[in-house]
Amino acid sequence: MNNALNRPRATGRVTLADVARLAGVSPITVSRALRGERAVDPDLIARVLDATQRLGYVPDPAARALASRHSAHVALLIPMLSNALFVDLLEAAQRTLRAAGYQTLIGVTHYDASEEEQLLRDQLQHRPAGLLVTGLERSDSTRNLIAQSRIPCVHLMDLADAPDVYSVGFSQSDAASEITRHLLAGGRKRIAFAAAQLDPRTMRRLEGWRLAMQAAGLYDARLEWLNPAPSSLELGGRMLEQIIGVKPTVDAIFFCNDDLAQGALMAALRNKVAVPRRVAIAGFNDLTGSDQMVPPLTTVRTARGEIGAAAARMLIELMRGEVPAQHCVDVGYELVVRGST
Amino acid sequence: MNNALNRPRATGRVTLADVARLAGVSPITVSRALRGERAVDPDLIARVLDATQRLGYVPDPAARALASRHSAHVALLIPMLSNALFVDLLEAAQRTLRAAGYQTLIGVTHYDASEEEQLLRDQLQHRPAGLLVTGLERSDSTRNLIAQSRIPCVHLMDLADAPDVYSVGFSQSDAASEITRHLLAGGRKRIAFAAAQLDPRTMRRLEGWRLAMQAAGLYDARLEWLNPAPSSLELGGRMLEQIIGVKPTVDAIFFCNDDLAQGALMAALRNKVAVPRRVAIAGFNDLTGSDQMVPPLTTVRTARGEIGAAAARMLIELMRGEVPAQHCVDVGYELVVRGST
DNA sequence: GTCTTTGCGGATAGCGCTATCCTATGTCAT
DNA sequence: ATGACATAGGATAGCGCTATCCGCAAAGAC
Repeated sequence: MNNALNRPRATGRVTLADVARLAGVSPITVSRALRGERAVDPDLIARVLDATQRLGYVPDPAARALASRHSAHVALLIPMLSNALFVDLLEAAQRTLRAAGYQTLIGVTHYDASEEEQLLRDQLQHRPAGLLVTGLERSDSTRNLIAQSRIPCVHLMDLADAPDVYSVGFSQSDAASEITRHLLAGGRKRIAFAAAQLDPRTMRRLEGWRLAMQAAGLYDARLEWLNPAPSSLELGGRMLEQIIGVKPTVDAIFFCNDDLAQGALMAALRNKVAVPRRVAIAGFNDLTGSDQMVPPLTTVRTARGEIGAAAARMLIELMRGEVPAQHCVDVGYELVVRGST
Repeated sequence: MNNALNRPRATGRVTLADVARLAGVSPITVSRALRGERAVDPDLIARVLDATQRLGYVPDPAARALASRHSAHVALLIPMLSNALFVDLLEAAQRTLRAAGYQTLIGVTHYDASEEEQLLRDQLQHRPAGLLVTGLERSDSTRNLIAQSRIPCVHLMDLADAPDVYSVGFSQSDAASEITRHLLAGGRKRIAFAAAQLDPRTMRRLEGWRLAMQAAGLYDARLEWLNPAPSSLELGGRMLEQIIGVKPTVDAIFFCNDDLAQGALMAALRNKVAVPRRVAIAGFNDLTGSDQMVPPLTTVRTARGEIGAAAARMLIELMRGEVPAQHCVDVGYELVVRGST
């Protein structure tokens, strides 16, 4: 039981008061000058900045948080780190936030609503200045936590229609419809939809596939292959084998993500299933390696870096008390046609 | 310029004083009871815990940090998030730290010494209770920052020999030697070493390959293919094409990581290069998908999750002022022989 | 029986900032 | 002139905790 007691005192810290003394002004003026809060005489600002520089003063985030009741933290909740999609999201958001002076607190929910809530509770203790959360669906209690915290929040990946909800993403459904139409345009008739994880975005892609198939008069519920297990290359391979085993007439498979599709392509190679001649394969997200597959994978490129960056920018505006130009930013998507279709 | 001013006051926060009042003790006793600091009468502890529960009291990390001069943050520096290796490290470390009440601050250095230093400076502002850094090599100024901060620090991935340096990892060199010997045992003579990024761990793998080749009397500097560009599947493919184009007698390639090796396998498929008959391919790390390749990739499985968890556990001990059983934890590695060799 | 020593609860005084109120100066309209 | 009103610097009072010193009681030393 000698936790912090035996650690050395942090000594010689330069404080606001030191800067104020050197600049010949009061501490509160230094505080205001450094934060750009209220109007401060340009001469005084210059003196403060000079003193800050000379002393190597660095503000203490803990003291700031305690006094202002808001830290410079931003809490970010994402479902998985094993999915490169979210890693890209994270990296872009973190880079943008850091440039604006915010520290990111990362929480990985593992697609679990109660884990999400617990993570959020932990993060809210730190009184973050802003929240970035993935998707729109969550438990009522988590939603309440967010609302009651009165902390600015931006939703990633999906587009919200409510005017008081900020979001940056794209239409999962439209993107799925478009790649399905691409398969239809290639003359495919029995296009299976294969999905794992079955998170909300996957289900919205399913919806997009359904709409396109129904519009073509080719919808058949038996073409839906939904597996709640986590996505993996290996599962994609198994699903391919299962689908063409059970339904040999299937002439195309739209996998809800590139992990599954890449695994399917590898399984096709192993099983000597000709792609795209025998069956066309399409994925979603254009992850690393999809362009290196044999054959290269047709997929939908999603601007996840842009989503992370744009959401961070929007959040920064909100944290500054500004009103963003739009509540809902659609970054779009891009069909990438390669050899697998 | 109306940053925090127009945001609502955080109201109705339950404080230590509230708990103290309800429990009928002084605030400092509550503080000690909750932290397990000093000896407190068991009856009082029970009353404090009860009051805490009833009021839903949650300590304020900012106030704690300000008063104690140590936050519950742990700074984690890793080179890249696009490499699944570090993502696994991060996730395991974060999980372990979170369970012990610590929040992780993540910094991505992009293998850049000055970026690492800047990230560390930013993170040190938050007065983290501990540091987790990747590898042992870094700039002198960064090393000084760490030393002068007097904050406990554990090094990931590599093994340190100095007794005052804490580290968790494995011998990159030994692992590389072992997989090279596996290739030699398969009758391969002209085994190329192909690497990208050229970070310190890569160079240590090069060393391991050299030692094994020299021991076999087969070392030839022209078998070293070092490319400073970042690793990618695509680069691995290009390197394969280059190596067998320039040196047709090469009968095996040991890639410094699985990304390159996977790319090489895909390129071999495209170019109809028979693996392993014409050329054996080996990788390093056993990343996702390596077992799904055609043929499956021989590689070295590294216990990165265990490294993250063990390092976090060691750091937790250090942060508590305890002395870990060992300074240097070797988690080992495992040769995984698959079809590509 | 006096003099340490130890155990444990509390009072006090900050940690390093910022919110808030106050005051001294202009600046303008009437 | 003379208020009404904005502008900008400063004094004051915390934010919610913990480090540190105090003091009292019980235990041990000789």
